[in-house]
Amino acid sequence: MINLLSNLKIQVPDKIYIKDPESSKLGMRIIEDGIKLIDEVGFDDFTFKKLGSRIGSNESSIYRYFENKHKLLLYLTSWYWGWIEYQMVFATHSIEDKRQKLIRAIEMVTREVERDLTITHIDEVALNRIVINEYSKSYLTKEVDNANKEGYFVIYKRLVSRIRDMILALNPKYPFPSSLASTIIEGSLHQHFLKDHFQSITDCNKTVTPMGFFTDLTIKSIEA
Amino acid sequence: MINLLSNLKIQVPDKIYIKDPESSKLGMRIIEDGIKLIDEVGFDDFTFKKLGSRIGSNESSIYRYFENKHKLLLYLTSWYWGWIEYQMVFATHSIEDKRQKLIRAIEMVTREVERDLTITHIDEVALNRIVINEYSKSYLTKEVDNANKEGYFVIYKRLVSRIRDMILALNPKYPFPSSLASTIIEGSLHQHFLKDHFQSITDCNKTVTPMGFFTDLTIKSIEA
DNA sequence: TCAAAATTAACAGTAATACTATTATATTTG
DNA sequence: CAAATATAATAGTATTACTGTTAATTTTGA
Repeated sequence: MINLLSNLKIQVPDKIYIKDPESSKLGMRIIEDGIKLIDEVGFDDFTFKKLGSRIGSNESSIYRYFENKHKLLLYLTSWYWGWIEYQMVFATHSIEDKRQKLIRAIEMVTREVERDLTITHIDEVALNRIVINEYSKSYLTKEVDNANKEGYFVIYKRLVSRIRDMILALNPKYPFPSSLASTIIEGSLHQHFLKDHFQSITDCNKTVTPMGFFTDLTIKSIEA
Repeated sequence: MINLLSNLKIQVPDKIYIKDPESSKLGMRIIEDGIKLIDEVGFDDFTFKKLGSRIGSNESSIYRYFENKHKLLLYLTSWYWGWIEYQMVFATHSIEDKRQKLIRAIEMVTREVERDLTITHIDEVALNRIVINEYSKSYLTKEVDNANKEGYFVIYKRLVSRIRDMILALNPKYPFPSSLASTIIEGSLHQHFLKDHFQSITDCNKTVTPMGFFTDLTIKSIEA
C-alpha cells in the first residue's frame, strides 16, 4: 500500500474548491496548516484570517481557493473519507471469505488512524481528530440538501454503500444493511469522541475499542 | 401520563441559565419562540437579535436569561432529554419482563415524537427536529470538558445509563452495555436525519423506522 | 398603597467575523 | 520577454456577539 499510495491522488469533488489546493504551494500550505489550526483551535474558532497569518499569507488569497471555511471543512473531510475508502478497498479486495472481508472492512473504518508517511502535507492523525470533532458540522446545516445535490458527500456515501454491500453479501436477507453500515461509520466516530470526553456512557477505553464493539454488533446482528 | 405531567416541571441544570426562563412571561416567550426560530432558520443563523425582534423584546433582555445562544441550546436539549427520560421511566416502570421493558425503553427514545398538549409553551415536535439537527453542536466544542464538569449533560448521561442498566438486567454478561445504549440514542437521531436528507445510506423511511432497526440490533446483540 | 426593588426596553458602542473589491507586485508560461 | 496568472497588501462593509447605561415599567412587601 505504502508505495502505491505515493502515486495516487485522492480525488475530492471539484465543486468543493474554487482552485485546486493541490495545484500550488500556497494551496498545499492551506491544507497542511488548515488541518493543524482547526485541530488546535476547533472549527468554530478557526478563521481564514488566522490561517493567513499562520502561513504568512493573506486572508483574501485563501478565498481564492475556498469560498468559505465550511467548504474547506468539506474538502478536508472528503479527502479523509477518500483516504479511508482507498485503504479499506485495498485491505479487503483480496479476501474471499465474506465474513472476513466484512470484518476487515469494519476494522479499517473504525480503527485508530496512524500517520501515512507517503503523504507529507497531510497529518492524518490530526485530520482524524477533526473528523471526530467536526464532521457532523459539515452536514448539519440548513443547506444540506443543496450540498448533497452538488455532490459534496459522494465519497462518504460510497464508503457506506461499500459496507452495505459487504453486509448484504454475507446475509442477503438482513433487513437493515444501509442503516447498519451508516451506524458503524458514524457510531464509531461517536464512540471515539465519548472515549475522550464522556467515559461514563461508553465502554471504549484503552483496551475496549470501537472496532471491537462494532464488529461484535455487526456479526451478531446479521448472523443471528 | 397526560395529567401527571401537567404538574411536573422538567428540571434543567440551573447553571445553564442566568435567570430561570420558566419564572417569567418573557422567559417563557424566549423558550417558546426560541424553539420556533431555531427550527426555522437553524441554530447557526439564529441570533438573540432576531429572537428579540420576533418576541417584541430587546436583545439585551434575552442576555439576562442566557449567557449566549449556545447556553440556550443546552437548555432546550436538556429539557428535551428530561422530557424523554420522564416518558421513558413512566412507560417502563410497571413492566416486569426485562425484555419487554428494554424494548419499550428503546421505543420511547427512538420513536417519532408527538406534541404533548399538557405543555403549552413548548412545541416538542419542533424541539425534536432541533435535537436531530443541532444536538451534536452542543457538545462538539473545545469547551466540552468544562461544560461536562459543570453538569450540563447530566440528564442525557442519566438517560443513557438507564438504558445501559436495562441492557445489563437482560444480559449481565454483555460486554458493551454503555456503548450500545449511547449508540441507540445517538444513532437514532442520526437515522432520523438520514431519512430526511440521505435516503441512500439508510433503510429508514415511511415503513421502516429507526425504532425497528435499533430494537432488532439490540435484541440480537445481547441475546446472541 | 406607596416606595423600593427588580425587570425590561431602548439605545449606544465595541471587537471580531466573514466576507468583497481594488491595486500593486511577483511568478509562471508560451 | 510579454502576457497571463497568482499572490500580497490594503481598505472597506454588514453582521455578529456581545457589554454597558439609562429610563421606563412592573412587582413586591411593609
